[in-house]
Amino acid sequence: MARALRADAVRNRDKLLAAAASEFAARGLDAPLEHIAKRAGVSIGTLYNHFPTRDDLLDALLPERLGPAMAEIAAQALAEDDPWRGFETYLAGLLGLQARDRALNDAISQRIPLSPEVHAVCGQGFEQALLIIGRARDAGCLRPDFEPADLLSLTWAMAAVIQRNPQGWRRFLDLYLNGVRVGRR
Amino acid sequence: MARALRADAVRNRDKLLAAAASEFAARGLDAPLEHIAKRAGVSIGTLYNHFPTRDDLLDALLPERLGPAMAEIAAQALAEDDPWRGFETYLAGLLGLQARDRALNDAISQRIPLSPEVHAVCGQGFEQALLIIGRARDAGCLRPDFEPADLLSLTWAMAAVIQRNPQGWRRFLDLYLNGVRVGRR
DNA sequence: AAGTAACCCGAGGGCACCCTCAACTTGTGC
DNA sequence: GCACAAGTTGAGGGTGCCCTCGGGTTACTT
Repeated sequence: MARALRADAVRNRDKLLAAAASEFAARGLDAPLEHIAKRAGVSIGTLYNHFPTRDDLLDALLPERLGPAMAEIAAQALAEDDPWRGFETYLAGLLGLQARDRALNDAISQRIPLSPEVHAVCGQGFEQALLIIGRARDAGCLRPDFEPADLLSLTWAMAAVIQRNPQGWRRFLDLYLNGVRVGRR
Repeated sequence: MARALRADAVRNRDKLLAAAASEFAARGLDAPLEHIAKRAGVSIGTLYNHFPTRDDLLDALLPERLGPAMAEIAAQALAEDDPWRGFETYLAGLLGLQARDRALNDAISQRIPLSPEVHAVCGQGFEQALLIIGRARDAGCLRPDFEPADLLSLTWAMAAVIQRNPQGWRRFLDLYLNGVRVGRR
């Protein structure tokens, strides 16, 4: 077990995490590390002391933001009685997450190579999506050929739309859902 | 009127344009100019001699590739008797263009700020799209609320899909078209 | 064949970002 | 309060890309 951090080190670590969160949210997961250090009021060397690689920083930030958020969305979707509404809810939630903050957008749409840790968290979210997709498909309200890969494409596509028109994804999702639904035009 | 170029200058200009075309096609419109000079077998200074800015290079390249291609696609689409098939044909053609080469993908989806020249060419293509959209809408086979802006979003979305899965756009387009169509499920 | 304008070259300065390390400062345990 | 480990610092070297400019080369003219 690692020795406890010194008091000032804890402070700096926290400041770095806070700065990184807002910088990533604003500029994306490839935001310059030097900006983060500056925003934290700390030298670049200190940043590298605490987080030797960019992935270390991401690992400290993303899982605890992504995991609960995705779980919550899946839970909401599964709480819907109607499988189709559940599916709708899931997508609106996921894409809403992407739209809310550029860091999540980059992570969910994998715009950037992710560390195993973050990848694992995304994988868990994906597992839950399988349930929701399966339920809607089995109920006959989602195209039987709808595959998880389609969901992946959708996150890529929406990541791009969101970047140029942060509100535009809702309209796009409406059209897409309409194409993916069975019956009840 | 500018004086005629010297023979070696013409040769170099041509080599530069050829190199730029393949480099842009492979790496996108923000490919390093130094790579282009190297590929052309010419010094970076010579590149800047002929094309003082990146836009000058793009202006010499894109309009003559983009203009005819987009016109051709629109013509094909309008040649279809069935307005819906025309609309389908148009989108398949446009997105196929994006998928064919990264330079066109970047230009059509405007991943990068474009010069007025290139922008004008894209605008012309857009005009033709209006006809095809209007025809399909008036015939009642395209959602009446489908707007040109939806087409723009689609090019953004597809640009992203194409970058990660060059074939994936066809599947995505199928789903999308299904959502945008009226009647005939 | 010589003179000249046109053209080519590439070293180099600027910038943004990456990352390291040796010298300094500060918290902590005795 | 002292000593030392723990932590901080920022200058600086590396890389990749941008763009310029002064000196060398080459095609055209006569």
